[in-house]
Amino acid sequence: MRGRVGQAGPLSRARIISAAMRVVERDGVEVLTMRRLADEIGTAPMSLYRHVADKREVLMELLDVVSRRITDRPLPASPDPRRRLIDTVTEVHQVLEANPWVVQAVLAVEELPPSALRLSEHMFAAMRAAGLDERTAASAHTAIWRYTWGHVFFGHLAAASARSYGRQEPAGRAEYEEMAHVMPAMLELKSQDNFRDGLKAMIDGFFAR
Amino acid sequence: MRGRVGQAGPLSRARIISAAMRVVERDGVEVLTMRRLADEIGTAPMSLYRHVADKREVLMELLDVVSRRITDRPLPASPDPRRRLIDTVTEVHQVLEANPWVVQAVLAVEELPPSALRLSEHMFAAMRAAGLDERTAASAHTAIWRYTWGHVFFGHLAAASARSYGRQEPAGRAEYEEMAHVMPAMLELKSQDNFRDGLKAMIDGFFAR
DNA sequence: ACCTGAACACCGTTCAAGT
DNA sequence: ACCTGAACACCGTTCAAGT
Repeated sequence: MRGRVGQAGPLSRARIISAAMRVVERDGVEVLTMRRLADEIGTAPMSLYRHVADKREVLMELLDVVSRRITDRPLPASPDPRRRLIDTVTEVHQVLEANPWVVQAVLAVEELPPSALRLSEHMFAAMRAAGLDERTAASAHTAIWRYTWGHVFFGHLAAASARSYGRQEPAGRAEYEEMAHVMPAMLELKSQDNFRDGLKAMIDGFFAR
Repeated sequence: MRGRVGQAGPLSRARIISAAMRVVERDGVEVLTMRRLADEIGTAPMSLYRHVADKREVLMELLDVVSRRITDRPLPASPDPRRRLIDTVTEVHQVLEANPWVVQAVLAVEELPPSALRLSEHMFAAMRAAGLDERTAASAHTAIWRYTWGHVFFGHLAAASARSYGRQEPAGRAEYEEMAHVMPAMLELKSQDNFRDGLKAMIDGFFAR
């Protein structure tokens, strides 16, 4: 009864998860503490523990919500299986990139949410339809998944080389003439384009086996 | 004087960094706290702050040590530039994989250590020698970097799909017949091989432009 | 100059109590 | 049954003091 005015009635797992999502999207995952989450709902920190086992469970549930944003709607269905694969991965990338906090969450949870299995399933179906053998499909699946997470993980860091280079004294820069040469091209790179470039290059490579 | 018996004399930045590396390699990066680090050296937590600005600086220094393990020795020098590129990236991957805690460290620091620039420089030199134009080189460089970090980041998680699949009820598994099909091949995947497969596929793709 | 204890503003979670 | 306050064992870091 000392919850926030206008909030839905009794405390529930669903209310906790949606409050957690609100906090994470508004303030970032590092601000999501059990105490802060209780504040957001207008309850005591320990009240949460009747509905969730611990903080890890909250994070896992958040990851599942994100994953379901893809899997609860129809997955890409282009008739060309290679295209279907690329479209699926691109959609995953877009959702992850829109929610960069998933990186910290996955690192903390050390697991993917159950609904992510459906994405793998869809990717494998496309690869099989495209004629990849199991060994190549398994390898491509893992490589693609890692590539995609690497993209999100490395998100802010992508400009790190450029910034780091920029911080060098002019004298120090002489050491990096190759970088000086490509720097204009690097600064023009768009994350989305770069993702598609690397993904296509990798898939081309696997399909050319 | 109440430092550990046999430890080198006065507190110094170098002693702090090497103690930090000891803690991280022995117990993991999540155990590295300023208090624990002071314990390791046999000093008071606040004594550290005369030699380092904050914890971030300690982590950055640790990343630089790891990076220098590659850059302080001669970099791969195969006459074939494509090979030189692959060898360099493979060496980076091996060092990162041997020090998986760098993932958390990079995430906390949000920057690469200065010596990492030399790796980019070497990669760009190889790509230029191989005849890639600047736009493709910039794109390939970023994609490769992200792919490599993705591999390390996704390290433990790689088996996540398999474990997650394994946890499904037999009834639930019916939903994932594609996964059932490739599961044997997935379980045989070696991380090192998978890294090279994806890397080669990606580089093939970029070089075929 | 160099080091440090006490203190502040935080964490996640246990446990015993409240209604 | 459901909720919660106090407490425990932690954090990084500031600040004022010690030698």
